[in-house]
Amino acid sequence: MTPTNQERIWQVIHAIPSGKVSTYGNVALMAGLPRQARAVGKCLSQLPNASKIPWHRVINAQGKISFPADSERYDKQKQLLQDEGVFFFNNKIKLRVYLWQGE
DNA sequence: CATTTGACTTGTG
DNA sequence: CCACAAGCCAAAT
Repeated sequence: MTPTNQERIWQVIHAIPSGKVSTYGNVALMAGLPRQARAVGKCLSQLPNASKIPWHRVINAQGKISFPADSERYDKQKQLLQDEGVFFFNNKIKLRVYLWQGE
């Protein structure tokens, strides 16, 4: 079959282990789509509510959530991450510790 | 087909 | 650390 970019992205995100995170750019790269960080974001924006994709494990390159810190989505993602053992330090994630770049 | 948009990234000051 | 600009590229309008 002909896997769409979106499917590759899903697969990569799905491969992110619990307790780890990855950046949009990194996901794009691992999906074989260099410089398509935005496309990754767009995909996630279209994900249904009940999607099984661990979208919360995808953050931006600054180690922060790509939502305004006062939005609902922000809190939601932060909560999910903390539930998996990813803790925040001053609203930022330590990529040094949690960034997942493959096995 | 031209323009805008966006859950991005990196560099500069 | 924060603000702004430029780069980048697919999908939507």
